[in-house]
Amino acid sequence: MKVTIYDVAKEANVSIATVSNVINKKGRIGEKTRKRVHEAMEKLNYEPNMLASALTGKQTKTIGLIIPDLANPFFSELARSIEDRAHELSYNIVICSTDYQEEKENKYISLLKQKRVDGFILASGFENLERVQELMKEDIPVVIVARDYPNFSINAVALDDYMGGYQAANHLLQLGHKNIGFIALDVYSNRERIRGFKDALREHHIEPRKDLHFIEDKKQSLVKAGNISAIEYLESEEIPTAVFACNDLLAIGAIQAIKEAGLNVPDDISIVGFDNTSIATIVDPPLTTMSQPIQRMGREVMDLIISIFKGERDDEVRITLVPDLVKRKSTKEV
Amino acid sequence: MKVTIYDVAKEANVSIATVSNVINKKGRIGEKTRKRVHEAMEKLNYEPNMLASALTGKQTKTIGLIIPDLANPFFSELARSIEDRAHELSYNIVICSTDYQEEKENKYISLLKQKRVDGFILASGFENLERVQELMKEDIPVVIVARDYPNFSINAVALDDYMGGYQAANHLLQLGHKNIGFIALDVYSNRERIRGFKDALREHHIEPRKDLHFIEDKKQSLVKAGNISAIEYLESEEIPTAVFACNDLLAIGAIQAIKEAGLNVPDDISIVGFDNTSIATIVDPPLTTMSQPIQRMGREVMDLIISIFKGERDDEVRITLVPDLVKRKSTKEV
DNA sequence: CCCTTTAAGTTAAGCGCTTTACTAATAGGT
DNA sequence: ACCTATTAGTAAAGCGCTTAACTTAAAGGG
Repeated sequence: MKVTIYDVAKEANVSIATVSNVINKKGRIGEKTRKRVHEAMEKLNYEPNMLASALTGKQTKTIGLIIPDLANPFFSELARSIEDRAHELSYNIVICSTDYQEEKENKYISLLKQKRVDGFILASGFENLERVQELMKEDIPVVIVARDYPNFSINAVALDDYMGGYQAANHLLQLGHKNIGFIALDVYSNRERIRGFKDALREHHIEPRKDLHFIEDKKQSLVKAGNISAIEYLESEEIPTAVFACNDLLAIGAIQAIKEAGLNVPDDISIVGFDNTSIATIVDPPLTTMSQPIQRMGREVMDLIISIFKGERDDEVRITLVPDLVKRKSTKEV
Repeated sequence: MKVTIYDVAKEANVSIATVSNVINKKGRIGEKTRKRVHEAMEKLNYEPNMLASALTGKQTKTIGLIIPDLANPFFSELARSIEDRAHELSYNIVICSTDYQEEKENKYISLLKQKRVDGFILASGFENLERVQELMKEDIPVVIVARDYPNFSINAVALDDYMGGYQAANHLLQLGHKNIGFIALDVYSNRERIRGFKDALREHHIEPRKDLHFIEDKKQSLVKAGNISAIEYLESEEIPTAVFACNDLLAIGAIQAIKEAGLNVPDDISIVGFDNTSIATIVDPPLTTMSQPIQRMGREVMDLIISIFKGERDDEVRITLVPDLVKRKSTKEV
């Protein structure tokens, strides 16, 4: 059978309370006793049962991370950076991919609640905030990452998506582009990016194209979606000279479509992406893209949730990071 | 306070045992009582505490997944496919990235043992099997995926790496290449692939190049590693006409180096990769690569570990899947 | 009509810890 | 020598559940 605290106590000739205290460095314990207990633990190869200890009110040292899709490089890189910080702080991460499906969001949240995770990091769509509000009402720490909910009081590490879109557009405008398309999903962050994008155009007295629209279908692969959207542009009356894609995967799909149509990126059409995942450097041409500080976000969001655990936060915190334009080879003056 | 089984019992006017039995569909319970209990749970918004239930000997419904690096597309895609199957079976996955560091492997395993995960899925290096044997000795279910340990009795869903290397080499040989380099990490799977690779060459009476070696440094990015290795070949006496890279990331690094040297893939040098991750279709040229059946592996490994939970396995099972050559545009006859 | 079954629950112990309140023993002060 | 502090440790309750053993009441059998 598994060795328990009782076995250790017996071996060391002390009470279980003393063993517990030694483990948790609490209470008053003599040097000799401490040593005896440690030896006993060593000898028996004792591993404390965290379930039992969590049952008495201590943390489970586990955090739920809910994201749309682990196979998407942006999220796997974000998850990795969160995991790294979590590891430093002795937490584990349980990762759940929702595919933007509310049903999965709900099921995962409920499952993780039953497992008494210490808190949630949400990076999923969650267009519907009901679930999130429920968590908050139950005093379960929640932090949002890579997504913001203005007008809603919640802890978040967000990216200034509006600014990102604005900058992307500006870059293109400075290169002299006037006929610019966009490719975006119908999710909050993308809508914000496009808002910034359009505002930038208008500041330059350019009316956004009329055929612009958001991609509704969230079940297809993003590369495919980008591909299809680009084809629409290629078949339109006036082919744009530049396209702003709201993430790198969409951008890549677009590049493929353009190449297949016998055109060249950036000579015929410039592309700017968003995220700056590792694949941005891998495609040909290397993608000019808005860089999200993924490492930084992972770290900040972990530190934020930890500070909530510690009760160091009385009011909500909203950390907004600013994306950066990374110029590579997919854009060019017109 | 959190609502417990006692609250439900009181509300429904039954004993906690009855509530427990209703939840677990055990014992004999009248239709009316069952309904009353359900209503009470509904009304109070009851969520069973899995910690408590696990403490009594039931499963935690949580599985530890240990991989080298979540940011590597092969592993994030594998993790995703495992997660999907796990979700169907109502399990959660806690993911740990080890970077091939034994220290992290050990720390993660120990942490997860304390959390009493139901079992481990290992996809990490684990050159040192000590830890794994310990787990097995303690009767904790362990399954290996994407890695095999011949001469060691363990449950595994493996890829026939030898065959993969053999096929990759054969493809190149059939295209007429004679001077072929390879790029590989010093990990078991890669060594096997190279063994197959070399055997294929020898069957064609071609002696492998003398400057072939494995990459030792596991801390740099794989793309970078592939890049460096390729440069070595480019600067060698006889530049190879083809290179076999043991994973897609290495292949991509090699392609970049070749392009930067002003040469063309596949005209000057053919490249074949390994894994067939989603990025293989994204690079330019699209990568010819050995395809690992990632979806299949994820599913098989989950089903395998579940069958172990159920005690359906008396002896160990080793499922070996065979990789497939996917021809794209990065190889060409010499 | 009495005894055995069967159905429908209940009681209470136990899972492995944490923690509060308590005890015992020694040291310190005068 | 007597009382108070202080130190080192213990006993026992409780966390929220499962489950084996038991109870009670109604039904069935002869």
